[in-house]
Amino acid sequence: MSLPHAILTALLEKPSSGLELTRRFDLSIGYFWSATHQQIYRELGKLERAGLIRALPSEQTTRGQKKRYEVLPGGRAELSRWTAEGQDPKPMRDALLLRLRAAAVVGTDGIGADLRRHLELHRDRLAEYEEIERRDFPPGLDAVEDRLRHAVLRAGIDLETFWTRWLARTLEDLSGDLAEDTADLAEGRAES
Amino acid sequence: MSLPHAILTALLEKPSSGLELTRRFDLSIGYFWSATHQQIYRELGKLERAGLIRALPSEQTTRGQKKRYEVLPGGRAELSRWTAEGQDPKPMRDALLLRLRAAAVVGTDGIGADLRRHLELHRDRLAEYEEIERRDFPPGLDAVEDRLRHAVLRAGIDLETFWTRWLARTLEDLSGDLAEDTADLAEGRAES
DNA sequence: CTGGACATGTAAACGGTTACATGATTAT
DNA sequence: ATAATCATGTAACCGTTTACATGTCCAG
Repeated sequence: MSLPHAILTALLEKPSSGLELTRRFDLSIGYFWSATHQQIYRELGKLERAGLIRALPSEQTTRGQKKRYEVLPGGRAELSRWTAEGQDPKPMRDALLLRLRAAAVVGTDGIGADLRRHLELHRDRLAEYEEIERRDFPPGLDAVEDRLRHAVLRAGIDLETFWTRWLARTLEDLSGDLAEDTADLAEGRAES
Repeated sequence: MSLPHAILTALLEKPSSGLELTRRFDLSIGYFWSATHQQIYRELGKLERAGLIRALPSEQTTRGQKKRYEVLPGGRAELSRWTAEGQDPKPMRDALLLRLRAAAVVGTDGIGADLRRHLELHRDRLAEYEEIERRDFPPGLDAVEDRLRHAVLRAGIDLETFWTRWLARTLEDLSGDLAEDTADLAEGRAES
């Protein structure tokens, strides 16, 4: 159960409305904890009922109108509690690895194209992270908070680096076995 | 929707009962797609009703008795279809990174201990994978299926390598800021 | 005053998790 | 006989996903 704590963190960084939170999740927090707007609205409701956050007094309450939330002392305490408490890492789930394993049984059709697609996506994501690092983390930033945020970003960078390297190597490794690709190409040419 | 395909792959590798599948998920497939026995029984029921697998004719049907399944042609076709079709990678979800980000707002209490715990777990997992590589992938294995399975294992090894390195570096990086650890130690000594 | 973007919300379906129930098999 | 273990299954709950509904605000 981490979504409420992701929201509390985001709200402590800056009081926001539901949609604003959704956008911020798409940009930064969502890089390692994604959420849709429905999840966020539902959770905001729960957090408010639990007395951990409240709508800023000035905001209206009717549907369709902006409602900005801020964290109450109880919410900060709950986030502290959760942050300090250890949690076991959840087992990973990666459909691409599963597909590779299935391909060992039913054949590699389509695998090459998908590996290349993933490689591109991870390269783009990596470039994006490196840009953020250049922009937001100039050398000489020493505060603990900066070091923590930088460590998180570095995890993203290292992870994407791992994926791009592994995908490139795997493509090379299987290059001889993925004959379907040139076949696709020839077919595409013939049809166009 | 990958669980049914994980099960089809496992059953093609070897016809099995529900519990046997559960154990095999704990050992190998579960390294990148975990599942509990309840998920597996429910999914076996669905797959059987859909005509993609069937219980081996010899097996009994009463409760509490072993029931071994095999994949039918339709099941193999469905797995082929799913394997060939591309899928977007799901956004990652990592609670540890979320906690680090929360720690930047509410303080680093407890973070050091948890980082060390994760480091140990990932080191163990890495050693386990390297042992499997030594045992199951001697040099000179050339069949496509071996190369595919080896690529999957290598992804696991590289991922755990990434985590151990990142955790070690992050601990070093924050060593000055995680004063709570020595405090914990002193407290522990005083109380014992 | 209308259409489009913004903003919040409801509902249903699905998958994963946890707790528990029940039957069969085996060793003592 | 009985307890432990193996094996299958039911049920309730929770979080996530998807589709849709509704209201507000602003530009043309």
